Amino acid sequence: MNGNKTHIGTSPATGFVSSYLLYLLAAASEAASKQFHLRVREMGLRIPEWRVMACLHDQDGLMITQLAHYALMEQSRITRIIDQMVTRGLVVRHNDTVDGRRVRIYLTDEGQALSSELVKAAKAHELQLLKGLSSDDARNIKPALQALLSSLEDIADLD
Amino acid sequence: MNGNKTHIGTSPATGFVSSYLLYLLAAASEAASKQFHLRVREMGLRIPEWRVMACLHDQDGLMITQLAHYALMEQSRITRIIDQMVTRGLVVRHNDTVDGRRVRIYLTDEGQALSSELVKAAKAHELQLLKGLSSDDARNIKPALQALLSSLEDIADLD
DNA sequence: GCAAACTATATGAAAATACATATAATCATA
DNA sequence: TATGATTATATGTATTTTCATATAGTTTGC
Repeated sequence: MNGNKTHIGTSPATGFVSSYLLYLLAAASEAASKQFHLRVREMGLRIPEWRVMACLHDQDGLMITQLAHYALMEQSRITRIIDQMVTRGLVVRHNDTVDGRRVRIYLTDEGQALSSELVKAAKAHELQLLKGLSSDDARNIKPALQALLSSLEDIADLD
Repeated sequence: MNGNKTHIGTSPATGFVSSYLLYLLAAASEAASKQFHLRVREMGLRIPEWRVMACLHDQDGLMITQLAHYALMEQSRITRIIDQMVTRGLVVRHNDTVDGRRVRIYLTDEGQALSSELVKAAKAHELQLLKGLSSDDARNIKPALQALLSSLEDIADLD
């Protein structure tokens, strides 16, 4: 109601940072996730747990290493997150039958239910985000991000 | 040379996650930053320190709270990062003359030198990233991210 | 079938981060 | 000008995250 509260813009209006690609990516990622992440926490999950759930929703029975890769986290961190999720009854560990080193993670019934619900909410939220953009921007943003990602994967494959 | 090493894609090829906007944003942000962040650490800085330096490069003398906002970090974290940067001689704290609660942060000469060098490197790296994209994607990506950001700021202003 | 190299996961310990709250300065106003 | 509300920063503490490395299973080459 009042305009008193000093409004601090997202970044200094002018200067390097505010139009720096890596800043825009980080800021957009954070800002866009903010509302949905609130929702995730309301459902009693932490963000890393939600990421694991989303991956398992797509493909149940992933290995620790694969989860680390897909969920953009370090292996030892995934191991501990899985520990907690097992305790909470969201997932179970099973040893791979052919390679005893591998541990495959499966959603429990409760985990399935929760992940389905959250994925549904995530899709709805994504639509909301895209509706806030011009049709041009809405059309362009994902392809641009995917192009950036794939150009970087190419580089990573050069080893 | 060999194709033996199992190639793990960035995310399950199919399914929800791999084309989910929030995933693409987080993954693109992480992947795009990766190389440059290596460089930052080679220069002896941690990533949060670099972010602070970049903000101060744009606008020296920012307050703790402003730094937290611009550098996408929590206030108490900024306070401790500044502690370390002061110890390292990269910045100094000065009390604001008109409002004694405020603490303004200024780059030292060493901090200025380092931030200039890193900003130059960041700009060069950004050009490299954009060169890896089609001209369409390169042209579209920043406006799309900025549009997303500003659409979200509008929402945040509704309180 | 054994040793060495490799891969997958787990774990110990240090460091970073978040969350709640303390401290201190300013502001509004009666 | 005292009081309560507000703002800016700092700090205590618990939790999370990282980093290095341990453990255990597998593969390769002899």
